[in-house]
Amino acid sequence: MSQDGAGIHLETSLGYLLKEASSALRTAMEDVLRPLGMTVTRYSCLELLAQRPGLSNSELARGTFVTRQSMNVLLQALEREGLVTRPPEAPVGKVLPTRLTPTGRKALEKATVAVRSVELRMLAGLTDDEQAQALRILRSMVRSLQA
Amino acid sequence: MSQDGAGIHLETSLGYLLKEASSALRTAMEDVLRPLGMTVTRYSCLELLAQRPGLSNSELARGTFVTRQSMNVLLQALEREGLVTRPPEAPVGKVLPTRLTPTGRKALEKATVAVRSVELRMLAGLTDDEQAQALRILRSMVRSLQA
DNA sequence: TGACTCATGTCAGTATTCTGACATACCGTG
DNA sequence: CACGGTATGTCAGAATACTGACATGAGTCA
Repeated sequence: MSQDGAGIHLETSLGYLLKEASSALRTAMEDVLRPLGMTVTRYSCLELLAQRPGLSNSELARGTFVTRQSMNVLLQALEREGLVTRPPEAPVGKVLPTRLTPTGRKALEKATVAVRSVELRMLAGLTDDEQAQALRILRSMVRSLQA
Repeated sequence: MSQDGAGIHLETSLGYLLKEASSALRTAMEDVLRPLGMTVTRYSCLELLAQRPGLSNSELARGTFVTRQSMNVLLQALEREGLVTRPPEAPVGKVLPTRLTPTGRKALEKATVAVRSVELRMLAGLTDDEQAQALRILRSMVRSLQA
């Protein structure tokens, strides 16, 4: 079972568990978003846009942890479907500020409810203190990794 | 900055932070594995195989959080390159037990060193207590999500 | 035994994301 | 002002992962 030595202990590896938790969260989100005709990436983009209107393609990409090329094709699709709008010309530089349309806001609302239910389920067994701890610890990990 | 109401607070959302941490970890792993001609998925597969020899395609898929179809093409590649072996015929049922070859073990060793350095960096700012806490909390999240 | 359910390995096609590349616009320093 | 460095939007092609589908083998139950 626990043959020590060279490998990395999967059972006690924070990295492995991080991946597992992230994967479980993504799957759970997909499950609740699918009936709404929404995907995780699209939702992430819309939610980000709702909180910070006018974000550019590159900024959205960084906020959703994909490349700006991927975000670009996503935005083109969202634009075609009328969920977001971008001005035909950049007001300044090359940056195109993106905004939600009423349709996009509508779609996001339903998705947010679904996602919130998932997040609540995820946090069900945790006290407020533990949640705060988790926040602090995860932030520390991100900081260390990016350094 | 903090326009409350409909959305999910990104700054304080454990879900978002989980994704961010997982993404940062993956990027950091890719960075150290690339010089070795290794990818994260391949490493995960080999590491799993080192700890639990004889795992089947489907079991490896579950352990690395991909579909069994994806794992299958990965295994075929690893087999072609001589890093793993599978018997031509299933000893029992359809399950093909997979094993590392000496070449595979060799490749894994270097990768493990690299990955361990990343994991150590990630945990740099955390006490042992905090690491144990994180483990406990993440496990709770996974359990709640899968329920 | 036979029927049913479930899990597995695998093929094929699709979808998504990435890497590479290019032109362009800002911004600092000399 | 000129210029190198950096960031952006976008196109194209490659890599990767996924969904759908099928045949097969194991286990269960009547």
